[in-house]
Amino acid sequence: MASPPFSAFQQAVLDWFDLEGRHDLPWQRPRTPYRVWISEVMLQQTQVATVIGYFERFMRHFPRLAVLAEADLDEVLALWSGLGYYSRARNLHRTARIVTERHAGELPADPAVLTTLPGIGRSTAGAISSLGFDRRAAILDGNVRRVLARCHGVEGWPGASKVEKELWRLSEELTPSTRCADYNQAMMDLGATVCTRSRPACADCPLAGTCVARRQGRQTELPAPRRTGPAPVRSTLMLLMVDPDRRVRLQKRPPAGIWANLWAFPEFDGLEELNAWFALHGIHAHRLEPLPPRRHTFSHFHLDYTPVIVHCGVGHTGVEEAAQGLWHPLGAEIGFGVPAPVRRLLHELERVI
DNA sequence: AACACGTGGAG
DNA sequence: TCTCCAAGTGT
Repeated sequence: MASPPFSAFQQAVLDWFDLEGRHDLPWQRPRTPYRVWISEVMLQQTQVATVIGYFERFMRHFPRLAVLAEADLDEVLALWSGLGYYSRARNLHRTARIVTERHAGELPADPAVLTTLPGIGRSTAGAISSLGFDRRAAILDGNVRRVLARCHGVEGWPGASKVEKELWRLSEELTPSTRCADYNQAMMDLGATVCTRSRPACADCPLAGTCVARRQGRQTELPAPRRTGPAPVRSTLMLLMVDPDRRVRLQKRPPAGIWANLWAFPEFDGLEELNAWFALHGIHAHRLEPLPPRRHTFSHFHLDYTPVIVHCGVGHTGVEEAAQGLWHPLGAEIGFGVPAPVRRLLHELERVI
């Protein structure tokens, strides 16, 4: 058997992978296109350790694409709660239905076709095509970006289109046609376990000999971080309305914007707005209990929120008309999507009320 | 091009 | 406490 024509770079990466790569991640056994797709989407901007539990739970509920396509969006969002970037869940659901209707229930193998599907961009398409279908396709996730930027001394912030273009060019050029799945997995493993953001383990790196950043002692300077000012702060009041039956008021958030399609507490800018809302709906609120304010940090701003517990009577029909809402019994299973702070507050309420 | 879009961990 | 950012995509 002739040895495939790997470059020294590719050979070093593959040899390292055979010994030190990760071969036992949940989505690698078995490694099917469906499981690769779900895992890749979950892993967007999310670390492996966080994803594992979500992935296994998701697979128990939706073992096949057809099952996911038939599910309600609320079920999908319930299993996504806490993972963040909830448009990923909505797009997963949409894509499952599109694949069912237009692709005979099978994910396409061609990256160009994959990228037409909601939630699948260039890198995820490359991952599905290579890992799921064993095709030659390049990827450029945060790991590959870091390894390539350091190894080849690519200057500049990778968010800049010129830098990104150069990194994609490198990735395409270096991706082998044989053992492409192993190579891509190797590059991600290398970035995740050796060529880490801080304190990279260059002593264990198969590419240390040719790494430009290492030669220049600039491992932690590449890739260049993007400069940002302090994140803006928004503040809000979260109304934790509890009725005599220990049920809590939740309302469905609009289909666009932060926490889209999730269920959350009614929010108000301040006490004035809160009282005006009570008056509007004829709610007699008593025992107003503000809790200490907390901060929830998003990718692009901080949210300082003050939970306010309000005990109220039953039968606020005016509230029902105001927005799509429900009364959630404390302690009951949550069969829909909720933002992380809402989940935390629900558990907190359970103990306090 | 620039920004919206979550969350948790690291330093 | 605060910033950065991790298997990015959509607009």
